[in-house]
Amino acid sequence: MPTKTVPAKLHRAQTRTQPASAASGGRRSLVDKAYREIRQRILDNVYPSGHRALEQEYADQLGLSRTPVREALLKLASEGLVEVLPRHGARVLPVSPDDMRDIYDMLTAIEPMAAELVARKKLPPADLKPLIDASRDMSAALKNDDLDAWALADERYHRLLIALAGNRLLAETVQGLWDRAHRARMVTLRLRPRPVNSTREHNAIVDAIRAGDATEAARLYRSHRERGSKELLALLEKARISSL
Amino acid sequence: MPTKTVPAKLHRAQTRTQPASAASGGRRSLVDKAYREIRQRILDNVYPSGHRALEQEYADQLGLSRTPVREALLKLASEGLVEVLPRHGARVLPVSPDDMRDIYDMLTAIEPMAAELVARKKLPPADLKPLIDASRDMSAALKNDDLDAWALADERYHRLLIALAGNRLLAETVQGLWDRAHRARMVTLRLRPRPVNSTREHNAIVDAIRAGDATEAARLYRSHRERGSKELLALLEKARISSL
DNA sequence: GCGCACATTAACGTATACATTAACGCATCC
DNA sequence: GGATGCGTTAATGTATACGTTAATGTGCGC
Repeated sequence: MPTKTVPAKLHRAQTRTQPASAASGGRRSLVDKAYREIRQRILDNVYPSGHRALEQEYADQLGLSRTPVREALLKLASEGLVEVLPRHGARVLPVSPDDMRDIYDMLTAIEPMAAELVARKKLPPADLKPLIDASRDMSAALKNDDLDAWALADERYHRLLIALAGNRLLAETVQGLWDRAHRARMVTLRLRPRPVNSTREHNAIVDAIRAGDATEAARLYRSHRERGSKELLALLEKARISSL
Repeated sequence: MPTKTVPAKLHRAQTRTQPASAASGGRRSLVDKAYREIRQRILDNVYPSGHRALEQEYADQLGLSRTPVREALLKLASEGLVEVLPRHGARVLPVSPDDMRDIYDMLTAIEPMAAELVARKKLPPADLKPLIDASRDMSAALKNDDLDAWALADERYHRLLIALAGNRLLAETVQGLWDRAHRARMVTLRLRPRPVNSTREHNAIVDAIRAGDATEAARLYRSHRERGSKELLALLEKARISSL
């Protein structure tokens, strides 16, 4: 295969926890079903960037009427994953390098704050164990050359840390940003050198948190994020990827 | 395959900035009408914190059917202004001091980043003039003991600065946070001592931006935000306000 | 061929109809 | 008295119907 193309199936992104009745089996609303399904198809590149379809077409594909599909699309639009073009359907929003810069600027602002908040809480070490586990899984995945597993563990690490900050608003915002950047991360994952520094940086952040040094935790997280951001943007530039 | 031309209009229903179509009068959709109207009533305390009504009741009050009202309520829910309680209508979300802390932690993370981005752009001084004007209006309002005018100018200053950062995502996020905090700000406005420091701090931030000193701009904005945040939270505590 | 008025189409935005089910009252049972 | 089961009610979630209007096609004058 001479041309490098986006893998048809990017790794399955973890589905966000939805309110309430998720535990009670498959009793979710059709809006929720449509939302999850379409979101997953976007993240998995089943609906690739730029994919466009009418409300009725999405409805047909999911075996639903327009109403719940429409609500789901509006929600996805509010999260920046699709764009509703009246009379032209809804299309999966491409993510340009400029968009990625915006997203990473936001993450660079918010995630260090999360680390800072966690550090200030002086949590018992046991609460930080999942973070350390995630870091260890990243190392292990790297050793096995399993980049998908690495990406999953990386995402888990960041999600755990965000959750520990105890600010729901922050967690939701960051998750939305990660969603938007998901496809680009998955693509660059295989274009970049092996991410050997991340584990060390992650551990350093945990150490600062454990020491209760909020300023240092924030500083480390910020430089971690800035380095990642710079690398990713450089890759997109180098590969002349104008949108994903 | 001939590509269909898709009008590249961005139809994001921007809350405050209703562009261009102002000329065409009231051509907005009913969803948008419902959204704006309900949002305004919440911000103006016409629907006070905790106010609850059924979808049909909102629809009756606005003279619309349930469909556009429902979509508007879902949007407001996604912005954190209301909460949809199945079978119990939608209620205006109270904002607790904890919520305010979360909101201000987010603002403390994001707004300094905005100042940083603006400073890095090395804009021509003319572009910063509106900021300075807003600052001046704040001073004037304070001299006239017109706290409402002061609050408006303060909001204008922050909105302008956010806009100059050139990151739409950031601007929308911050605006959403300001919306959530709006009522609390309005209440504390009259409980607190006259905000005499803000103007000086605002001007210092502009100076740092003009000097292209991104780090200093961010630092100043952060301490400005932290001071404001601390004052506001202390006031809520002191007044034993458990929710707004 | 070209441009324009007008008819046609199709997708959406909105209204309405309908099915589902949580919430409530009430009678019954212990 | 209090708990429990059951029928009723009502609000929602979803489907469908309908009017509007942007987009497209058509015919005509030139």
